[in-house]
Amino acid sequence: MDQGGRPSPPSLNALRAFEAAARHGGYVGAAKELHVTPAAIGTQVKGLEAWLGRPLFHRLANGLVLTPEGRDVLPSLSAAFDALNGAVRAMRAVGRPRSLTVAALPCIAQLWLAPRLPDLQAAFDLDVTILTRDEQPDYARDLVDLGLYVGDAAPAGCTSVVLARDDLFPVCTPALAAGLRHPGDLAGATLLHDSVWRADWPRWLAAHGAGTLRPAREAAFSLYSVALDAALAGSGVLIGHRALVADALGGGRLVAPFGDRAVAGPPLRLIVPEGGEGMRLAPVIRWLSEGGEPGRRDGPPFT
Amino acid sequence: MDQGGRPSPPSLNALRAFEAAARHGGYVGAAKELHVTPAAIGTQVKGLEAWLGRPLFHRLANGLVLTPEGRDVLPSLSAAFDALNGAVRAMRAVGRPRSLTVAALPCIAQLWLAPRLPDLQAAFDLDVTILTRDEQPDYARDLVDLGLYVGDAAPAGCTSVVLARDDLFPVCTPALAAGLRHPGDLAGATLLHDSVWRADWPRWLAAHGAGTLRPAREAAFSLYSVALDAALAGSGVLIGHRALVADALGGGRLVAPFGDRAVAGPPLRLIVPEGGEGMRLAPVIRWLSEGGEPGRRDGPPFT
DNA sequence: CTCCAGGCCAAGAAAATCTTGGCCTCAGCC
DNA sequence: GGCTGAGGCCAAGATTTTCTTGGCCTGGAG
Repeated sequence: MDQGGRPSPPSLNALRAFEAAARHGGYVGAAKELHVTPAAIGTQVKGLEAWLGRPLFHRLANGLVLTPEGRDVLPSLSAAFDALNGAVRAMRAVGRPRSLTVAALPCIAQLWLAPRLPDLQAAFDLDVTILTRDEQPDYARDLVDLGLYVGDAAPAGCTSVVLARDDLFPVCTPALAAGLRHPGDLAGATLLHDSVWRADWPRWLAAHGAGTLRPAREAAFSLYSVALDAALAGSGVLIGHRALVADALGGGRLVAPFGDRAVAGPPLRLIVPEGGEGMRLAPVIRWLSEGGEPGRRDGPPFT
Repeated sequence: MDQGGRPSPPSLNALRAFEAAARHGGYVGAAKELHVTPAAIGTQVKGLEAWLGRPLFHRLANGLVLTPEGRDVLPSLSAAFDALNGAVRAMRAVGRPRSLTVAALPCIAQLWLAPRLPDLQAAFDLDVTILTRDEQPDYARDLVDLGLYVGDAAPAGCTSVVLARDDLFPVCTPALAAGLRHPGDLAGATLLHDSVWRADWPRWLAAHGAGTLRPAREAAFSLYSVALDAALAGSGVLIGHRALVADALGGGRLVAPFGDRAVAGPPLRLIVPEGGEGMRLAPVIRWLSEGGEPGRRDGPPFT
């Protein structure tokens, strides 16, 4: 007969933390998703378990496993948070009808998207937000409209459009190129590459009969655009991604010393979350997939 | 090209505050629902509007009206929170499979439910939580399994079972009853009533030809059970609710001086939220609707 | 055998949230 | 016309929730 003792519901944040932890199978993944530390997730989950009166996870040495109770509860909880996410997404679309958020690899953002940005904004009157992230976002949960990544397939729950092949081939200044006739000549050169793409050079060399070549020097850059700057400055030979060095090649500032001897890499893809606002964004997607040329509008982009 | 500037989603609490405010058409109602002050709701809504970049409510002098944006957004948001609520409810059921939470008018809790509670708990091995509240809870949102209120109908979204008629008729100690032959004799008595049911006496008097009667004295009690105690002590004549004075009548401690001259009031109803755990609770509901006699089990109450 | 990933905990810091109390505006009503 | 009450707004400060830090513990992999 407790007068005021209402059974207060658990905090929404605790529910969200548990849901994320269960989905990721651990606190670390959940923490990353929610942009907090694993300990914070742990605290929240513990609080929820206290509210419930029984554990939701079995704590094993190497991670977490849902208890039967947790397994029973998870689906409806996940569905609810998906619905909530959808509502928030719709809300943002209502609030900023002319905004577009694109997630992309830093180098793609800088070297492929940035040059096209003015035309894109002009063509559609958009406020574009660019998120540069090394990993693809979770399109179902993050407030991201489109992704721009290289890969052989779209992540689950997304469709994709191939925007450009992304062949690999060496590029350098014309001056350096003069001394490069055969792949073997690279042994005397400085090879430039992006540190997250350290496999690029070995792949190309192996494909062109120089798998055992040990270059005179190497230089790794954590940002591809810095590596590109180095190549432009004549510091060495960069393993070029076609989509990213096209500009420099077109202007003649860089050349491909070995011509069309390329190896194919995963293409540059425009990632489109399914079930999202595909409708609203269709003209933008078309524009991008047609190469980003301005002034190609069939009608008003938004209705 | 903002590196870390992710478009952080709005806080879950802000979303909930807005949803409640929109549903109630004002901060006051929402504040009551969420057990905070209206100012807190206002702050949250303002924060959400700031995140959105546009207002969700038109502020009128006498209240709030949703803007078109707000109206667009509300349905999906409400649906999401309904889903979340359902998940929480399911969670609690998983965590405490033998618990039952009943909301009831204080007087009903005390005078009708409390006497039956031991048998109920014994019959079903339940942990019963009783919430005494003057107003019916929001069954869709509060963590309440059943309600016990008088009324002519179940609230929206609920079904109900009539547990007992709730006729009104005067009751008093046998000693006092000796002086009461006709309704008119009440003019010389002290009339007892519950302050939230101040209409009871006038209704009965009007129905029995004493509409203009002005009693010698009146006494109002904020708790019906206290009024009942007063009647038991011989302080006056209580306007009795059949469901609540049955015990005292049965024991002979009170009598009905005018016999079966009663007026019908809204019956006592057991409120059962739809779509909830009707299944799980079916045996309990049957037991209660059969008058709360113990030992009438067809099978295990929970599966 | 050592290292590492991943979880746990406690203490303190930071942030979100709530309350208070005063102000303003309007509608309804003397 | 002036009063009154409902309902919203705001700022300041208190409170509660949530997060981080840093150290500890465990079991599996190299």
